[in-house]
Amino acid sequence: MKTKQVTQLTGLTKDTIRFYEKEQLIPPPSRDVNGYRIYSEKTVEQLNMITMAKNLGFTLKEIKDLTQLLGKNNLTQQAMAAKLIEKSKEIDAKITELTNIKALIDHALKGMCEYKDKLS
Amino acid sequence: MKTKQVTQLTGLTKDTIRFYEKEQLIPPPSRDVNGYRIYSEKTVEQLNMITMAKNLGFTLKEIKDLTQLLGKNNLTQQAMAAKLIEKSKEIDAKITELTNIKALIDHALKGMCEYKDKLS
DNA sequence: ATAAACTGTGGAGCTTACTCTACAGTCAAG
DNA sequence: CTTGACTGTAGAGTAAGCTCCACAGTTTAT
Repeated sequence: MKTKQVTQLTGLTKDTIRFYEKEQLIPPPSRDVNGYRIYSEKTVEQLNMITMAKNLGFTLKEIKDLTQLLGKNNLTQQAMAAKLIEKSKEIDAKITELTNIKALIDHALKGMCEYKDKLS
Repeated sequence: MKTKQVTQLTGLTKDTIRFYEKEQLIPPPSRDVNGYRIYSEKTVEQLNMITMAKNLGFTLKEIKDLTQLLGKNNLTQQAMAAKLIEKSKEIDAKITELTNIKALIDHALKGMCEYKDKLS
């Protein structure tokens, strides 16, 4: 598929997609005879993962490193395992912190009379 | 306490702390007779919360809005409840996404022989 | 009493992550 | 066959979030 459709499927602008290509967060797409970029559905999935990870506070560099780790086997198994374990722990820590912040918010809500009516 | 001690307790630089003051993420501290800033322990806690929230992908603006919501009662109860519920749901979504990413990583780890030995 | 450390201000500069501009080729519809 | 939507490239500009600099007053230790 071409750029336009990818922008519609991902909510990203063409500039952002091109930027991610330049920064090697996604593989360079194949090209049509006219030079137009042709994207695979896999790339669309990758772009959506990038968006998710960004919302969770990962930088583009971290995302790049992590996806390369998950996708390739050019590291020793030990090195890769170590990095993945590190990331896994980071994520656990984030989940814990989010849970704490949510508790704060929910506590504030509990103190308000409308609480029980609005919480879905 | 003075700036130096706050930098040690929070891991933030004096510049960052001053920046947060300028951006009104923390209240302007009281001043000593010589003009030096005197911070309360509450502000130190606030700074640590800011750091946490930043790690979780919240922007400074979102953090500012959220802390003002939690700290003040200048909104109608309904408006405040609505915003807090919205934030609470956003956080739930983040937790879900983090859990998904962690599952990916842990799955990759499970496929590796060293997995059982290294996972704490 | 003087050097070293700390604090203040204002403003410039930097990095990340886009976002936009300018200009040109391509393609589909009327 | 031309008009408008789409695509391409290169490079400049922008916003957020710091980070650093220059210069000046204060305080502490020796």
